[in-house]
Amino acid sequence: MKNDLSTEEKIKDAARKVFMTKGFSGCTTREIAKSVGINVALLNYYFRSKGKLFELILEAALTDLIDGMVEVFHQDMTLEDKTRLIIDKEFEFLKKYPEFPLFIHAGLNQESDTEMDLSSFLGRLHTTGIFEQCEKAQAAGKMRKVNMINVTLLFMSNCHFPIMSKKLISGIYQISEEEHENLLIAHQEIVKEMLINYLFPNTNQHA
Amino acid sequence: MKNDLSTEEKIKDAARKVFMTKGFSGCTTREIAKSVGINVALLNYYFRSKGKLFELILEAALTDLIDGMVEVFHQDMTLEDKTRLIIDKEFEFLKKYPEFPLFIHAGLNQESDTEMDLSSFLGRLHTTGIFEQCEKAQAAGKMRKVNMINVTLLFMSNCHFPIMSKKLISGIYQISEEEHENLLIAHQEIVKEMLINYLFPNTNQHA
DNA sequence: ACTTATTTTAAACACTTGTTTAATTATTGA
DNA sequence: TCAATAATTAAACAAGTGTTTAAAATAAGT
Repeated sequence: MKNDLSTEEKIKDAARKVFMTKGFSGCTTREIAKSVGINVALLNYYFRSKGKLFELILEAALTDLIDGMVEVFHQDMTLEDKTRLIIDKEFEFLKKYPEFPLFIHAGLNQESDTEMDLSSFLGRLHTTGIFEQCEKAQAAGKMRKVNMINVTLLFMSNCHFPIMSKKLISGIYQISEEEHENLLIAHQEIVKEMLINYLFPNTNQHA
Repeated sequence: MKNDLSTEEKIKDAARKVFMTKGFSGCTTREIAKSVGINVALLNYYFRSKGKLFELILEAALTDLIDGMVEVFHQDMTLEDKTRLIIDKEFEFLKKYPEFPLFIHAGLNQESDTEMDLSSFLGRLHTTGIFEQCEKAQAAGKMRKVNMINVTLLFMSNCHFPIMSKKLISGIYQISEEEHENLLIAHQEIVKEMLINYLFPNTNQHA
């Protein structure tokens, strides 16, 4: 257990890629091992089982998800600017890793046994002071009085779903890969304006 | 091949239930057969293979999805009323079948080989005249000029995602089943007001 | 009744699955 | 250098997979 992370990290990278695109039960340990160029046994030498490896990947993905929010929330900005920034960052990130949202949700639904603990994330969000900032804005009448969980839901719905619904949308409307990309670019602006208009109704004059 | 649909239909019902909760590769043909009380061979006697059965279920689910929209679009109502109605109907339906959205998206992503044809649905939507109604409203300045695909995305994002993200949201915010239900009830109204305010900005005085 | 067709089953097949065991190769530490 | 530890592999294991075959039970047709 020296710092020869090379192989261990390579396995995690490959596992992430395979798990994201195919899901837990949609792939095999041999498939992951092969894509690293190693034996199946070695995979179980580093991580104890397929399930344990999956949990690791899923947990890392969830951490990344929260990290992105925390980073923005922690900055010194108005809520409107934070809104814009977080939507832009989320779209940018998700365009790079389109399988991410579906992986997380399917992953959380898959493991009925292990019931991953997500409680730690709430604390991290609290430390950013975002909740207080919203409370203040709401008290001052600058922000619509909406439960913070609903706010979270609004953001995630409008950022994550457009990415994960690519096959459905482009299938129904018969549009090409390129057209879908343009669709997302337009949608990003729509979402920004809609959410800002809704959450901060006072300052709704858009030049 | 008489009209003794009993067994065939029972298999489809069971398959739908199992596929929805566990996904294609997350379940076995024996599991489905067992839940019907029949042999595995009989399942392949009616449907040729696991994959063929899955396609059937997925296609039926997609048809249901479009059917719901078509039914509302076809009615004689203002766009605002259609908006309200479709959101209410969608939330009502999805609360009954919470696995539905995740199943569809995961299902569409699973089968890279068969590439299900979704083109027929566009025609069905066109026959409702909803696109013309929107065009007219947009020309009259009553509706915001937004591409119809973006409109679709807005609706689906804000209806489907809140349901499919149950585990993630209630995990992060540490809320109970009951609290999550109340969250959804509140969210339904939020989504209605937000979308109407955004799409029909003129009539945004809410009593 | 009895022949034919349909529905259902038990058993087997060939293959894949996650995991383990024991042996081999590389790396380290003194 | 050489023993001890770590990394890696080939092979096997037992269980589970989708699918098929051939036989049995049931229903239908005449």
